[in-house]
Amino acid sequence: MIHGITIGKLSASTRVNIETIRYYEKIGLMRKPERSDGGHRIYTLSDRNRLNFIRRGRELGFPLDDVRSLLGLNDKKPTCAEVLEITTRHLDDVRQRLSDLMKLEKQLARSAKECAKNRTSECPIIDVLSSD
Amino acid sequence: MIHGITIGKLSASTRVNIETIRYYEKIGLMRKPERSDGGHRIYTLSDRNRLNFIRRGRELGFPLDDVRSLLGLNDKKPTCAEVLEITTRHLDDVRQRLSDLMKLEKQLARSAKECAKNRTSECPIIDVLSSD
DNA sequence: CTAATATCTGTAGTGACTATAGGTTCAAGC
DNA sequence: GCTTGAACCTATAGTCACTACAGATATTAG
Repeated sequence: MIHGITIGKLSASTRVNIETIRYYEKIGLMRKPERSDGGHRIYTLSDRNRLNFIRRGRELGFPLDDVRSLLGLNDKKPTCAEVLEITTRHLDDVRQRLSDLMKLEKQLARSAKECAKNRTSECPIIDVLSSD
Repeated sequence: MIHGITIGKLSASTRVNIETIRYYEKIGLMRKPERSDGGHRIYTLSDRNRLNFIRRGRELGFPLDDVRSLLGLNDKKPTCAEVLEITTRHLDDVRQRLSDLMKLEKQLARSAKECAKNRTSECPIIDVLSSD
């Protein structure tokens, strides 16, 4: 027990929710840790590194399946080329969403402006939604 | 049956999936339509207008709960001020996501660039994910 | 030893659908 | 009228990445 970390400490030191850690274990992203006599999970520093890796991947918006690949859990450790491929694909996806959101922002901003200056008559936003 | 529309026609004319239409009915966004003798749903033009309204709302990224409010299903028909409030809140949300995604895009683009020019050594993306 | 805190398991809920299985009805052609 | 194929029906489970809860047990501080 010299290096044992409880799930609470692990959670606090990685900023990953306790429930999320258990969820990662269930779906095989985190290995099953040893247990105390009473059944509590005991983690190692290596577990903490892995969890931090996962967290950073998620912060960069990689889906868990990509994180799995990046961790080398699907087959083998990915080559640099494979990592680049996963990243590029993800980047394309992010850019697509970005472009969609920008269009959305424009439309909404225009509608809101219309609505703000036109307080008397029928609501222009409702009109937009109702019109064919 | 002069004006009856089957769910298939409704789906085709609104570009909303058949399953989605039935789902909207289940959660109370669409009213329960009449049925043919055999139990098939029969819709009216008014149903089509409502469904189009919902679709446009969704295209503008409003969550279904907002759409519900905009349709006046929660209490009464919303006033123009209330519509503006919902829209403004949603717009804030969109802008937040936009800003998050832009940060993300920057980071990913930088990583990918690093990786592309540095094909020989250890993968820089993996390094980023692994480093503390 | 007790009380407070931490952890355990298992299940259900989130949002907005989508997919599937296994059955019934409808419309068109003969 | 009959057949065939398309369209439709219900009900359930799956998606993604968690989050929340209930009810029980373990650990730790004083």
